[in-house]
Amino acid sequence: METKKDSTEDKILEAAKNVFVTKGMEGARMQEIADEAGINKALLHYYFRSKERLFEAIFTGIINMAFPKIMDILRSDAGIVTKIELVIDAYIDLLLKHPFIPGFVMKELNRDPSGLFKLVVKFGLNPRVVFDQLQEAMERGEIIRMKPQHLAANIISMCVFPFAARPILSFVMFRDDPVALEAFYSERATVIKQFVINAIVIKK
Amino acid sequence: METKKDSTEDKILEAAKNVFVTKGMEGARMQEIADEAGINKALLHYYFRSKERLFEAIFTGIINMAFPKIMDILRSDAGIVTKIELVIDAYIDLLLKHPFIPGFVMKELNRDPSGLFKLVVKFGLNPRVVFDQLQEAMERGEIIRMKPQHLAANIISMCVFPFAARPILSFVMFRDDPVALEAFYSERATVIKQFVINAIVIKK
DNA sequence: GTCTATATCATGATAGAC
DNA sequence: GTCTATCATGATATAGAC
Repeated sequence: METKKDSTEDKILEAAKNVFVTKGMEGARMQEIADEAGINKALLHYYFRSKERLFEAIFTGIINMAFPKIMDILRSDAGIVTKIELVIDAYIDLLLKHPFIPGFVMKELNRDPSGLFKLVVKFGLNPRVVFDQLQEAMERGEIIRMKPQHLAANIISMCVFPFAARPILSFVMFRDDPVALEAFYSERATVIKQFVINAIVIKK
Repeated sequence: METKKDSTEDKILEAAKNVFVTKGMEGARMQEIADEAGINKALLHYYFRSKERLFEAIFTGIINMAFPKIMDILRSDAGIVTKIELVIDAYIDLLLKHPFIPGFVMKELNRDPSGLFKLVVKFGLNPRVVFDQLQEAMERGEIIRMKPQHLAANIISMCVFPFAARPILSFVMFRDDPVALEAFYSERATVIKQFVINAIVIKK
């Protein structure tokens, strides 16, 4: 069946995503969402009972986009270094396509962390799996010893933070030169992989 | 002169900081600030003409706390590796004392980046100075070659992000165990310094 | 300087016609 | 399903007494 992609509901979801993502839950206005969708406020409440519910639809949709692919890599049977490289590639690839995600997710999780609980159980996300894999690689002498939490934090930080802090980066480092900024982001995956490997891989 | 530290103005500033920092500009309510300061709303407008002005007072106060110390280190005549270590120490030290800063600053800069411009010129902040120092150390063969922007981004990311994403870290990595979380933060400076040195220092 | 009371306005939400 | 008109609430901000 040919999905009618510009049904009213889809237009609302698209508009809501844009507004929520740039303004956040508190800053977003139902009027603005309605305008951007080309309809009126009443229809928003007809499709989604409240602003809260509309927001939840957008938020979980965005999270759904980010988690599963990473999980697949972690569950594969590649070597630890390859896994790390694949995770970095997947992360940066996602962020290049949706650079707004980090700022949005962090803002909303700081506002109301309770939503995180539901998502973690929903995805059966258990970081123990990650930490154990890192620990074993350390004990095999493949990578240097450190608390797995620190290693994970280092990698995720280098991937995510430059996107979350985009305005600062853009202005302070690149004086708002968009070409230089995009070049920088496109180089991130390569740079981070090299940086991490230099830092942790034990040469035979 | 003995400064009267609990003058009404100081009580307002203290209360406003708490509320703005946890709720953000959009989420903060003047009523809540008044309650926390033990006064009424009208007095807020008497001392600071509007919510906007009160916010600006808090925001610039917080930024003032962060920038100068880092600048001093960068202008010193220590070696590049020592400078990097000192910057990491200073950053983590500041963040341990004021862990709310990153989330707050990032949230508000994403909301309205224009304020950043004034601050950058006010502090005469020129990142070129940092990048040149790194570049020269690379050419002397002290550290590996990479774009200075990437190296700076890596270091800042590892310092700041774990604080900005505190709720995620706390729940996903440490299942809300506050002892483990605090231990993690207190180890960050040491871990990051070692990680960066492994990644970039060229052994003679 | 500090208070109470009120003006003014914007927002999320609903009622009801078509 | 979609619209116009309206409500109810809660916010910033101000007036004016003390």
